[in-house]
Amino acid sequence: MPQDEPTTMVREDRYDAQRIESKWSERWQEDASLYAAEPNSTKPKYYVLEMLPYPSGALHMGHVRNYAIGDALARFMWMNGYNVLHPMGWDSFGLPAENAAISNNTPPRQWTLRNIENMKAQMKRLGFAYDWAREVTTCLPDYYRWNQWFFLKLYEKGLAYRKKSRVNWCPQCATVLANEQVVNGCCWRHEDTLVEQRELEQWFLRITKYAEELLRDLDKLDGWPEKVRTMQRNWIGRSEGTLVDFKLEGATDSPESTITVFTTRVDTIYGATSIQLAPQHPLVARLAKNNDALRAQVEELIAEQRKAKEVGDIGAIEKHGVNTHHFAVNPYNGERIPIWVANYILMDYGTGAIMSVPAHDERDYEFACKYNLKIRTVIVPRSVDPEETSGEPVLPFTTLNGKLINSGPFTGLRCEEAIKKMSEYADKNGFGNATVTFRLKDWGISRQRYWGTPIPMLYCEKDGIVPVPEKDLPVILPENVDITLTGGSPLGRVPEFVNATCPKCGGPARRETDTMDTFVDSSWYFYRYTDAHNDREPFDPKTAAYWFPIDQYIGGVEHAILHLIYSRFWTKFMRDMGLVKNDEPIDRLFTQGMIIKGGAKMSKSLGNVVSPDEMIARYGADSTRMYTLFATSPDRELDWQDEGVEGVQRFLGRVYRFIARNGPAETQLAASPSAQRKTLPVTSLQPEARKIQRKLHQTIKRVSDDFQGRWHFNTSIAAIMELVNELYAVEERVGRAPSAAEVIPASLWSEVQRDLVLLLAPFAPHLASELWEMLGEKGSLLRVPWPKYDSALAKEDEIEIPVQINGKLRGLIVVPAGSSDDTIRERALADEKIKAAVTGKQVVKVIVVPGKLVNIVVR
RNA sequence: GCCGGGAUGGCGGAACUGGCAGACGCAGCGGACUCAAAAUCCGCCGGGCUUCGGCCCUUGGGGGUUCGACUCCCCCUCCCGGCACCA
Repeated sequence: MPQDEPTTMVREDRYDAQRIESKWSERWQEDASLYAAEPNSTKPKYYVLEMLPYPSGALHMGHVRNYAIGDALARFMWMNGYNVLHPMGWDSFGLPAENAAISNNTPPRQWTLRNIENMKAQMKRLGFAYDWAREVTTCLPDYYRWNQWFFLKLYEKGLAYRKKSRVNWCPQCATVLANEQVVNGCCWRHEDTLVEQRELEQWFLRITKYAEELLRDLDKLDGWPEKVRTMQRNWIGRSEGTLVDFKLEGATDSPESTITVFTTRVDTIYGATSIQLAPQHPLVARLAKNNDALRAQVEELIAEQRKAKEVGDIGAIEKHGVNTHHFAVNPYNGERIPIWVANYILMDYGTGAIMSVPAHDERDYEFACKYNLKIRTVIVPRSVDPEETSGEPVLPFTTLNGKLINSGPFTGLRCEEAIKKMSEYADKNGFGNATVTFRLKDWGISRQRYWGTPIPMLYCEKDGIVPVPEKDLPVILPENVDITLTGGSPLGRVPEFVNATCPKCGGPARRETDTMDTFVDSSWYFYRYTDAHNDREPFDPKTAAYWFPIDQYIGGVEHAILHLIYSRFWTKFMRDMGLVKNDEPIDRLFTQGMIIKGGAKMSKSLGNVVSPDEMIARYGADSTRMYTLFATSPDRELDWQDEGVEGVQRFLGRVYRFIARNGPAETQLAASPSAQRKTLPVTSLQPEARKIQRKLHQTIKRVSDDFQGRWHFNTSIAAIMELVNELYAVEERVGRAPSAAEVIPASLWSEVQRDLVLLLAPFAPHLASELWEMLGEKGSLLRVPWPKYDSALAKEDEIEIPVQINGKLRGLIVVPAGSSDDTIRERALADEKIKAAVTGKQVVKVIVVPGKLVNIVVR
């Protein structure tokens, strides 16, 4: 019908992303084996992983960026013949589900599973190539039972223990909060409510047992960003020093009358003029027992510290202290020095007590000046004659390059030497020893929350703490639990859950009602992907040994410490129990940059949130994900611009139209597939054809190099755009495919179109698949080998060489590629423009940079 | 305060090992097609001067090394991220 013709034409000419993407989306759902990792493969393995999301309800652009990077890499590796493992899962326990339960009256499980369905559909709509058969959902019993199993193993090994400790408490929620749920000293759900400290009995994992190894092995992780390694080093906070016991003057000789201080500079101890205790130090309470005034003052110091923590700037508060009017004895020289309590001493670092050496520590100096405490110099630069010192403190306050003065038998020693000798002396005389302290603390995993893994422990009146026997796992998290913000753990109000039988004596026992921190779930989930349906063990050690370590892990830098340090700890523990062979879980780590818009992080309150669904509806999934890779390199912050997505869509349209009008007909004309792959020799090609061939091979090289090197996909995509621009230009000059056959051989047309589609496949998989089909090909693009470049074909025949005079560009000469330096020099000097510019001047020197540039130095 | 990262046209960004600064894209301007618009295709596009040959300036600021510096060295300013009274 005549009236049908125009519509048909329009459809063929238009890049209809929605049509193409829904078509391929459907086809990919039908074939589950498409992205499946092979169990017994002779190919080299490659495990690429993106951090699993929390199922909050919908993907945000940061997710899209994260997954677009991983997906491009996974597809590239598939095309390069690797056995790729590329799974996805859900970090699905956690507080938001409980919040939703309270505000919408929806059970956490239902809310979470619904969110997962929605987000999974979004991922499929975006075309990410995940092996869904290995999906891990941490809130389901088939996963969390292994959390419980691991907990029992940790308990057996003494790595899980229970102790009383100070924890964050939100009075509004009436529950404990994790450190990460405290924002500026306030509850994350009640931004005006200050978090309190409470003493509670909690379960801890002994991560500090591995502190030394966690620190040391960071040196091996050279595939990790230096930034992340530094952050972990600081977090672990190893510090070498000395413990020294000071005796309380006039007290009986008992442990209670001993004040142990930690110092990294025992060499300065002859300069100690006071002892400073943290306000929470146990001795303080005893000294203040019959002293109401002192007790009140100490309370004030504690309040000051708390306030500083709330402000988040502990260094900014003024130093403030109280004299206890008690004295301690310096074991090195018998000197009695006053004991103070000060707000700048932290109870949770070192021993909560220090010796104050004002002459050699900036903080002690500030404090001593304020309260008129004695200042005694005991370290001077090595060049100083002790007789000539003024006794004034030497700046900077502490210097390891100095030597000791006024230090009894140690006078004259160099600082490093003194530290060693004085530590040995303390050890020998029983009042101290060299030691190492860490900032890293054991990991408190108890949460007074419902939506988490139940801790598999029982409390029996007769037998005390009793672990749930392995055969009774999983301890199932009950449903239909009344979730409220008052009255402690919601599980405590479920009698069927709480009341149990002691497996030892058969008597009544009470179940632990706290649940595990969700970081437990994410500490080992990536092992589960290797064997996701195993119901006898968390995973098969042999299978894990094949896939591990993860070759490439990709995620946000916000996990640099918590998740990544817990995961490293978990792997070391599993190695020690014989479950895995690797010391570290992750070989290479990549942290992508944040997405911002209009100079600020996307947030609801700023109203600058860009929704992936909206972008997909407007521009398609291919354009949306490709834009996240094109806008900037993946490690940098990305400033979102909708117009940029439109630009990518425009480009994909150009590719579509080029192949639509040159491709299908041409493929029919061309010879067999194998003949198409045969690269034409340079000599048989006309210049226009040679131009295309050269540009093609240069592009393949640039894209391949970016994948194998620095991951600057923005330049890879720019290179593909250049290729397409070149194709358009050539087409403009010589015409379309069939009619241009005399200039551009059919096989070259075919080669360039095939390779163009393959280059696009990791970035825009839907369109690439459609074009592949339009070229008459069948089967998944992932099974097609990545195009190879030929450096001989990529080479330029002629090169332009800029000619400078005194470093300023003054001309351009064109020479055959590979010309000798002498030829280039002659040609440069013979150039008319250059001759004119040089006339009347003396040529001092001619520098020829081979193949690059000529610089003529004149006077 | 300490440790990272960064600053390049109107905008996002290229320039990988010291060698033509501004690739690629966006926005803008002009042209073609159209009755018109959209879409598409082609061209121009850092600033200033110009006798239209060119010339000068320009990669946050100042100095240096070099035949030559966005790139290396020293000093300074601002922005982002992390840590922060760690004894």
